[in-house]
Amino acid sequence: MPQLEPTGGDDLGAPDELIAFQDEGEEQDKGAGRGSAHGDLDELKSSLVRRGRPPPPRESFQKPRDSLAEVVRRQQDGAFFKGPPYPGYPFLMLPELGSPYLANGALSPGGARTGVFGGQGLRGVPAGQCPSLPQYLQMKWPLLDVPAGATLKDRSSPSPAHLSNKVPVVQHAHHMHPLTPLITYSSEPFPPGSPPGHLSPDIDPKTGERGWGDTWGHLGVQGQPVYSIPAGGFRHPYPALAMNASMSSLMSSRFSPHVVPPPAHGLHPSGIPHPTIVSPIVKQEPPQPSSSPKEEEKKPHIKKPLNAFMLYMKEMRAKVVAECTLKESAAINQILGRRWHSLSREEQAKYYELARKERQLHSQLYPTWSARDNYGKKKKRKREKLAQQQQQQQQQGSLPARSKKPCVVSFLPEKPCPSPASSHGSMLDSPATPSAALASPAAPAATHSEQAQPLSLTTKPEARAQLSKSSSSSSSSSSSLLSRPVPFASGAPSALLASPPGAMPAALAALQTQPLSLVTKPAD
DNA sequence: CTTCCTTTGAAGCAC
DNA sequence: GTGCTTCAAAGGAAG
Repeated sequence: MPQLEPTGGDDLGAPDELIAFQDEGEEQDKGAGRGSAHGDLDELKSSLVRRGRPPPPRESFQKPRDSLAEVVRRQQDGAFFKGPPYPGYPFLMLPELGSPYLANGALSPGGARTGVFGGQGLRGVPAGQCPSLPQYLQMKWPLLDVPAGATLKDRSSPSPAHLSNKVPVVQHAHHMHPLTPLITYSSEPFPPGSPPGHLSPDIDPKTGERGWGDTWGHLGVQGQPVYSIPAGGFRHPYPALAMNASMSSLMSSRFSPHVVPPPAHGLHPSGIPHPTIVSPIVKQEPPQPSSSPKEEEKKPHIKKPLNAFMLYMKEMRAKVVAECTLKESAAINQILGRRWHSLSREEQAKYYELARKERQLHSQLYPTWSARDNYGKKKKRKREKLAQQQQQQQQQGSLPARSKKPCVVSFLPEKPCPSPASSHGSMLDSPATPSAALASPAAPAATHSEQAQPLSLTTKPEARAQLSKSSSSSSSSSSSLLSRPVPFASGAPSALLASPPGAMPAALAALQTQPLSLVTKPAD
């Protein structure tokens, strides 16, 4: 497998990820991943219908969050906010961007939506807060803004569409990557070693050297994006989201005082706010009713930095959601997974780079943190129990039945993937070389195999793990057997049909018992 | 209320 | 080194 990634050494992605990269010569539609998802969505929606869950009415997206919208509107009208309280303050700190790492619920403008650790936050957001379709446009605007009525808390919304129609949106500096608005971390609580807010952000209180400023400097203050999020700002994991100075003129008059904690102390000379700038403001917030001494003593849950795909999902999810009424994350993720594979190498590289920076910054902020720390934070699944059941059933000569939900059978698309994947004729026609075919994204390949094989079966992770064992997959991830961009694998499903086993067509039911046969490779 | 689903990738752990 | 597991986001569904 040729290593297509030339940026030596940087963990831009796992080597096997490169398999998915588009062949250089295969021009991807720039709309890859951004194009219409109608093909996928139609399939998924129809599958959902078959599952007996009609998609929510479109009107749900149009329901405004009245109070918030009103606040924002009034702010924009100057009722609440007359100009930048801190001239030149170039950052947008979205308080409710809820840090997965620190998840400081106190920042939430809405109060106690999430409590101290607001992490999983969106669950409380009613469907009506979903922006309407026009709000999700091309994400070429890294500028974040306070949208009228929509998305102060819509952390997932990827698009500058968040930018209110009322608010002029200025495209970021031309050569700034759309995925690279500056972002900073909150410091509440800030890890040891981080300079307190009263200190110069440039000086590390411990070493006397440039502290975070140096960090930011080397990360990107000097022309290189410091810390990036996808354009338009999917909710950033860190509580404070800063935008670089190029946005300041736009942001300055649009910030809500609730949204933008005024820097009690100066800005970093670079224009990047020290994370602790947020802290005093945060401390001035009304005490969270949920914050008990116990919770305060709790060690903050520092979440894992998002990987490239997660970043991509956060950026694109809202767009997919907006393109149809489909909101079920599982289905959306399937679409996004397929889109991900259909992205060009360059487009994926954006996210790998973004993820790399995220990890880098995360490691700098939390040098002692380890992913291990979060092990067990989520409820441990009863995999052992399931595995035992599977083994028992396997011994009985059949695949394990889903313990809880019906099997998810993925129909391969009757039509190619929308947008980027739909322009993959070259793959089907004549891949220049086998390696070129291997280098192609999975979606085209999947489409290829889809045409040859009408059905694929998506099994539960446990089952996939079993498949992985028996198939000697080169992937390091057990979950990737069927979904990895192995060009000849069945690829990501385009439609999801989860039927009760009893309602499943006999052919599908039969397929369930033949999992490996569904992941096939063409004869060499 | 909790867990699952579903995706990919990173990291940790066991062997 | 390999392979498996867990977690990261998301929100509806199911238990």
